[in-house]
Amino acid sequence: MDARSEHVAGHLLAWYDRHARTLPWRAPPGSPAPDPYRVWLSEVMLQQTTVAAVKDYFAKFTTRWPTVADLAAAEDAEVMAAWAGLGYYARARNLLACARAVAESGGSFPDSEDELRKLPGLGAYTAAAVAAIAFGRRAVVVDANVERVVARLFAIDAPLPGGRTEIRAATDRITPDARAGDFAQAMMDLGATVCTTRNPRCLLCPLSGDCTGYRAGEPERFPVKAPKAAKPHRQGRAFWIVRNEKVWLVQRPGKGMLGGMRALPDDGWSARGDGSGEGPIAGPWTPGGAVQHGFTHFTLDLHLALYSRSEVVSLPPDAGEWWPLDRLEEAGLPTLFAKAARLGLAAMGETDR
DNA sequence: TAGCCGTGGTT
DNA sequence: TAACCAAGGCT
Repeated sequence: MDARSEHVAGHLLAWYDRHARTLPWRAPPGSPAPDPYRVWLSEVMLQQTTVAAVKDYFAKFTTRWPTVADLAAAEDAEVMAAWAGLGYYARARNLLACARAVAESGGSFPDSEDELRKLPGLGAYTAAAVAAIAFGRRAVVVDANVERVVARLFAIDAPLPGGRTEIRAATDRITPDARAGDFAQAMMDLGATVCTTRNPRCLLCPLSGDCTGYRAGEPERFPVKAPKAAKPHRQGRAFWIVRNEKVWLVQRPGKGMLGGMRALPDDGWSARGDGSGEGPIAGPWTPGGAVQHGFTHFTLDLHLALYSRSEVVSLPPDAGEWWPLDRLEEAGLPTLFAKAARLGLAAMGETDR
């Protein structure tokens, strides 16, 4: 390691010793590594997700399933419902697959980056993070925080995503052999609290003396990113069908949008286009209001259609289930449908059922 | 490789 | 308000 890199790593670790955030899944700086199960669970939950959003889910999961064996033994539907609201539901499917793979092979997580990388749901980032944080292995841990810190530190001009190769090489250069987990978490804390996307607090930064972007007076210019395409707007309908204080819910296909989650029946809207307007039965339907919901690649206006006859002619039993209205919270609806269900319940309140 | 996949907070 | 974006992975 060259002198500048050693300087950077030393300053950063000293800063972390004083300013590390206290988080439920984290051990204090310099202390023994935490339970790999908790490290892994937190890292998966934190993929593209803020610390604030994760905290309650982490507490819920670790209370309900204290070990990886407990999680491996859980029912699919239980875990999907517990994940409801956190988003990116493929993570929950992979979480279960990973827990079961680990349980099958003796109940312990592998302690090397290469072996971790083979588990479902662990990509380059997560495998490196778990290897470093849970097992003290030197690994090059690069998430969006690290990308930002490193791009500024070295004033890397190459726009993302292509510039990742150069950023990764630079991160490798400054990563020390010792305290690998602390170093990775220090970089992420720095990115989250000091080297922020907008309005970085360079005057508080332990690396400002080494930072090329700061010296040039334009740290916020980095990392350079390719422009993003505009999000299309889509229209869709969801259907609120109630009988005997129960509402008709379906389970979405295992893959794709909101895959594997319980949902209200809908008319087939997607990122590619509007829905057909057609529901699972013929109607008649009454307008029940609309909600707007933003997904990664499009914005959806979801209009709720209320079934307005007292008797449902027929619904195929294997296509869904009648779910008690007073236990709707337990259904684990993703946020889009939870919003729509609120509309449905409100409409019933207005008509006094 | 680039498109797909949620959600909620910030500006 | 609308755009941006956060401890990414999969195909």
